[in-house]
Amino acid sequence: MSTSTVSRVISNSPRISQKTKDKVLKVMDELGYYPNANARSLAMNKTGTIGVIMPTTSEELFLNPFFPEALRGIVKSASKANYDLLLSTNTEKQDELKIVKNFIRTSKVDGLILMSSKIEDESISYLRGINFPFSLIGTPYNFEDQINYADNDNEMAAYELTIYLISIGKKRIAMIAGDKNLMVTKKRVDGYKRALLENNIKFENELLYKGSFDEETGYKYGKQIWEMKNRPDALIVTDDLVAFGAVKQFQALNVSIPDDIAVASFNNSILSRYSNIPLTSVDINPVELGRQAMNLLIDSMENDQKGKKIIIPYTIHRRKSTDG
Amino acid sequence: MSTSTVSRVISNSPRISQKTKDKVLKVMDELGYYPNANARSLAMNKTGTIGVIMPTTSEELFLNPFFPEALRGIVKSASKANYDLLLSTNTEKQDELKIVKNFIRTSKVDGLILMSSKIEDESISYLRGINFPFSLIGTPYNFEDQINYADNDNEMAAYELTIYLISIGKKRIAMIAGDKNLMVTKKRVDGYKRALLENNIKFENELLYKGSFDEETGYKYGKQIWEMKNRPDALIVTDDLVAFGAVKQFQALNVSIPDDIAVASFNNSILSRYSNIPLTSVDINPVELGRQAMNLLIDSMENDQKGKKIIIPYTIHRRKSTDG
DNA sequence: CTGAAAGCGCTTACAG
DNA sequence: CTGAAAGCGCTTACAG
Repeated sequence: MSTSTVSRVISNSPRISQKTKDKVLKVMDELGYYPNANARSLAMNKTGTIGVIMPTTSEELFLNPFFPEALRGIVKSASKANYDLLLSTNTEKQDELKIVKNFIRTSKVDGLILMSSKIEDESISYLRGINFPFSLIGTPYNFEDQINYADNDNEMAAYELTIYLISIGKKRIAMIAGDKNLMVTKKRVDGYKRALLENNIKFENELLYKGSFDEETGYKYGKQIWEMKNRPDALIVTDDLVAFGAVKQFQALNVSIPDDIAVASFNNSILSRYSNIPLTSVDINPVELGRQAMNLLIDSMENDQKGKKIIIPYTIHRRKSTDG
Repeated sequence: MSTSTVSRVISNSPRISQKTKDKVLKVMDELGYYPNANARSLAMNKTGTIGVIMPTTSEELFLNPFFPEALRGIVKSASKANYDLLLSTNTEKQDELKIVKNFIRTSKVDGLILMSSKIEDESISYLRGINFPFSLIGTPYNFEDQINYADNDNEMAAYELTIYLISIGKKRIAMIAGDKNLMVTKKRVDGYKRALLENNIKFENELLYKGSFDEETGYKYGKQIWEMKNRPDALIVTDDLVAFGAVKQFQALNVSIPDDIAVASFNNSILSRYSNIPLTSVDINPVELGRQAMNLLIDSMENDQKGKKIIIPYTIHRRKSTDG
């Protein structure tokens, strides 16, 4: 009963007799033996670990319920397929690419999952360049047909939301979008513009605000929006938390929602249901986004699958803030 | 320039000339060389990785904003000290102890952080038994003086909250606590009982409800509470989400809050501020809990520090639900 | 100050 | 079906 035999039993090699297997397994159990994962990884040149690349600052990271929710989906699928998860612990200083490179070059992970996609994303370029397995939550800027990704149809979601606001009589619709380098921002702005165009409403750049995903952003822009000479009568916001900031501002200014201004947003966080003015919001199903992105990654690692996309359906929940 | 020399440069051995160091570093940079982490871990018998043990079901995991927030604190401190984070990906079947054992026996982690403590916690017993570095978010059931942990004074928080409700004229205070096996539940119930005792209010077991941390729990018990022959006029809930469930039920039943029944809860989630009835809630500062628990773990790993506790202050935010 | 050698604990052709 | 041997890529006494 050599070390080779034990190793073969662990990997369940078909060339070992059942009798030996049973014997070895019994002894392993008695001794509480577990193979050393590092030695294993070194010999096999794989780790069974997946790196999860979270957005840069851990500060803003968990403010948005999207990330924990998506992480939940990732955990779900990883656990089923028996992969471990290594979390990126980005400090402000390090950029994402640095962490990606570090995880890969030190052989800590077999694959990576990126939780957001940027326009001209250098992490994606790098990963494509070295042909390292990864998948994306979000839509890639280019080479869509060569990348595995899970996303909503954000263009369509924003389009529908805009159409809906027009259908309830709104004429002048402002938008607070997120970081302009994010693909999700681009897609949603595209959809918003398309809806305006189709309804012969001219797109005005001064109605488009961009900022970070926090309450203050909404609060700040809410004021600016209300103080415009030519006031908007509706507002689309890229995240509930930001929308809350705006709503808070409007309430402080005694603006009536949705009569003076209707508000619709994204993420359908629990907040949007329970807020003093329940918010119309798009449920993007983040758990499912995470789960499918993980599945795609596994597909990429185990079957060299590439260029597969999964579109997760969204749901618009109409509530008080648009008189829904 | 042998492999030993390179290795010594990487570990910044003092016995290498500055000249050689510079030369090696330059070449490493040119070649984009990174040492293989698995080989390193194998040779050095340590990984630079910390295992984060999250509550059993990933389902309930992220419903409560406590966990992502605490994780944020953990990430913060780990990143500063240059540790990687390995996430436990518990499926329903596996119990926590199994994962703890697996992480340790396969040498995947140098230390563990437990995100909750149970009464008679078998993971804690195991870790103590084999003398493996770990720290706890929460208070241990026993051997307090031998375990590193970060927690709030939950007994005092519940005590204060109860005293506060009594001070606004409430006489019959019910409580919805969490899982009865959790230390946090025990502590809060203790504080609640102490406040009653001091005010000559008899503790009644039928006013104490226990359940899981979700909205349904609150909704269900809200009904039961309102249908009691001898109705409570106040309710303490162990989590905002559960409290919302109860509030929702009370609203459905046309019960006036806080006049008919006052509601106070824990976690001060963003929800509690923005709800249609803003909730009085205790901010337990989860980010800081995570950060300090991680610091304690590092202390334990690097300096063999043990039995150190850090108590994180809480803050009670008084809002509409108690007429605050 | 630096190199040759052994060792960390596995896996996997190779041989039988 | 099973064992002896080499190799995975590092680190670290040991020797010089």
